[in-house]
Amino acid sequence: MAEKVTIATVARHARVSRQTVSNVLNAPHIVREETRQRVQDAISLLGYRANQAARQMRTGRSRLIAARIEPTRDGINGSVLDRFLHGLTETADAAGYRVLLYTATDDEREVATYDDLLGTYELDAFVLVGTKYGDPRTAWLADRDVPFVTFGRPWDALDAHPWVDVDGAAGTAQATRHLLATGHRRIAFLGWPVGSGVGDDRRAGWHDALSAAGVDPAGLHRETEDGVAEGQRLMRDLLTTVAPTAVVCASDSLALGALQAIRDVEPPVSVIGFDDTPVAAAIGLASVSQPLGEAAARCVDLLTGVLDGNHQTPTHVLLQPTLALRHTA
Amino acid sequence: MAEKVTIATVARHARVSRQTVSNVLNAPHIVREETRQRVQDAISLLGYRANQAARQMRTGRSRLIAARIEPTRDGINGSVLDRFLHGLTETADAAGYRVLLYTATDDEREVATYDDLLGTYELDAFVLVGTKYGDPRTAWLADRDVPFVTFGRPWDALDAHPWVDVDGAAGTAQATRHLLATGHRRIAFLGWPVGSGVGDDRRAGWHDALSAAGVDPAGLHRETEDGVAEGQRLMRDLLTTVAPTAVVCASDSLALGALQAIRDVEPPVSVIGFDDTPVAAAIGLASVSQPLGEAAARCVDLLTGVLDGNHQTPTHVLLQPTLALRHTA
DNA sequence: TCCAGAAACTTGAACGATCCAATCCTGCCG
DNA sequence: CGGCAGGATTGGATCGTTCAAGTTTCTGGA
Repeated sequence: MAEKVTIATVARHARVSRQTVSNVLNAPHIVREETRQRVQDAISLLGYRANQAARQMRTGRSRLIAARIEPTRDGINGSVLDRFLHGLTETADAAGYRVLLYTATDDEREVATYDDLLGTYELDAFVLVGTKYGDPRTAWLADRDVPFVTFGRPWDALDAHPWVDVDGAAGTAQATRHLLATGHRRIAFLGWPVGSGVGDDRRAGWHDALSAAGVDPAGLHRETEDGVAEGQRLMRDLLTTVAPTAVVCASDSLALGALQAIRDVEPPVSVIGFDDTPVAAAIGLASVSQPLGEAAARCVDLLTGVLDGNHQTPTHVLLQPTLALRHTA
Repeated sequence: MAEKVTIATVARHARVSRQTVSNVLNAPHIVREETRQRVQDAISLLGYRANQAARQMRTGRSRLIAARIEPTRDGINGSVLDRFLHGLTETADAAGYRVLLYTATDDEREVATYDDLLGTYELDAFVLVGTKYGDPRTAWLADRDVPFVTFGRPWDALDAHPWVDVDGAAGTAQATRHLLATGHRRIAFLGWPVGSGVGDDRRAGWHDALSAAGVDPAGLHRETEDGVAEGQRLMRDLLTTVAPTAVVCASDSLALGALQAIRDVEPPVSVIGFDDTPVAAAIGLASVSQPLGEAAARCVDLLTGVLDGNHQTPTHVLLQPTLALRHTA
């Protein structure tokens, strides 16, 4: 077992001082090219890797980003987080950061966890997924000047902090326009109760697209909590009242329920979901697809911008979703 | 902004030395109760938290466990990883460890990532999900005496390293027995090609349960790569050849395909999937459910056992799945 | 009362990196 | 050819903790 390779080992090997090795790593421009090369050679020869703990102790920065992993809420939409996390890990890696997971059962405990993570691990930043109106977590973090980004707009105060989001309204509008283009007129919407920012946004896209095409959206929408059973129930209701020929849904769960409700209806009713979950892909459900990898990448961009002191970087990013067309549309 | 609270601050406040504070934290039994209490009071009063970087530099242990997050392979089964990770984070947390994510596109890069993670972050252990025959990753880790646990048996050498797994054969056997008990005799099996440990195991459970009941399993099974379309194709084939009245599947993806194939068949064919993914719950598909939270917890148990030097702890854990009965069964 | 031995506590050093201030070159100009 | 500016390089101090070794305090038996 070879003994541990430290900066001193490299320095000795390249016949320079520790500081010069450190400079090669952290400020290459102040080292003469020839020396730099010699040090680099020694580094790769010895397989040297800077010890993160030692570096952190001196600089106070851990190069660690925290992300919460949730207890698979609804279930069907769980994979959204999954894919987002994967993108986050990948991009963070490229930027020299690592992703640390944490959980918390409620907001209060979550804030206590922040305190712990910051105190013991000196985390550099947080990524929050899905914030609510007047979220205590963002307030806490902002109070303490802890860098953080949310995936999801703070609907009450758009300039409160950096965020990345996907334009849900644009997604449902695109879905609606597609249905209009294929000849549908009575296009319904299955969504969430008024008051959730995300839900209202998605409904607005459908509403405006219909209006723009000269169709009156009145009476063509239903609201409920998310879930397959709920979607099925509301779709049955729609069928017996307004008899739509197509429906746009705020989630794949609702869309799945809708699909079950229309199973034997002739002529077939078109259905478009939201999130393009694996389930949608598996059963051929058309769905609005969020660019999750891209969203994760932009989160990391914003964070590194803040961490490296580039305050001129834009602090809000709104991404456009795409429509994954499958046979249900 | 109050200045940083270190072990020295606490020591001064409790009128003891740094080392005594350290002992209160790491070896409470060698400190007099009265002193211990005084130090504890100072700690909570000042809100002191041991700096992980400094501790790590001295001890060489990071209290960090690495887990890989995969790029949502098939998709439908992706949420398994999701739930496992959540459990892992929760249990690790309770044991004083944190979970760090990493990705890698192929095995070679993954091993390089190990090297990096170990070198710069001094990770304490790895959790691998799903290993293959002669996996290069486990060999690499074992060579270097890096503690690790796999979720999934090493089918070629059961004693090679600590592992946690779910008894897939028991799961399919249970599913098969349930179908037998409800009067089915021609119970088919949709599985994966011979040669994958997991797939062979799940098929064996079905095979043995049928044989034990005096039913000849010959000709009643089909093999293919995982996927909804494949499941549908093979189920159609089964229907036209052996006309089973029920089918047990090696995954929910296959089961979903089977469901589509039997949509209009009368009398209805019973279907049972595997993994109890959110999709199964959503559409009412009966499925064998893996205790993922429990599995994650046992992984952490095994790791902490190794890390804390308790070599007498069992190094293999085989958990029993349960059958989630829904209307397709 | 005294002393040995154990228990409780204290002190200095070290982990491996970066920061700071001081020193050493090197080339260039007068 | 000496001096000087400027950048390249060096050694020492430091971050917060734990280890190893030393010192003081306590306990109980003669």
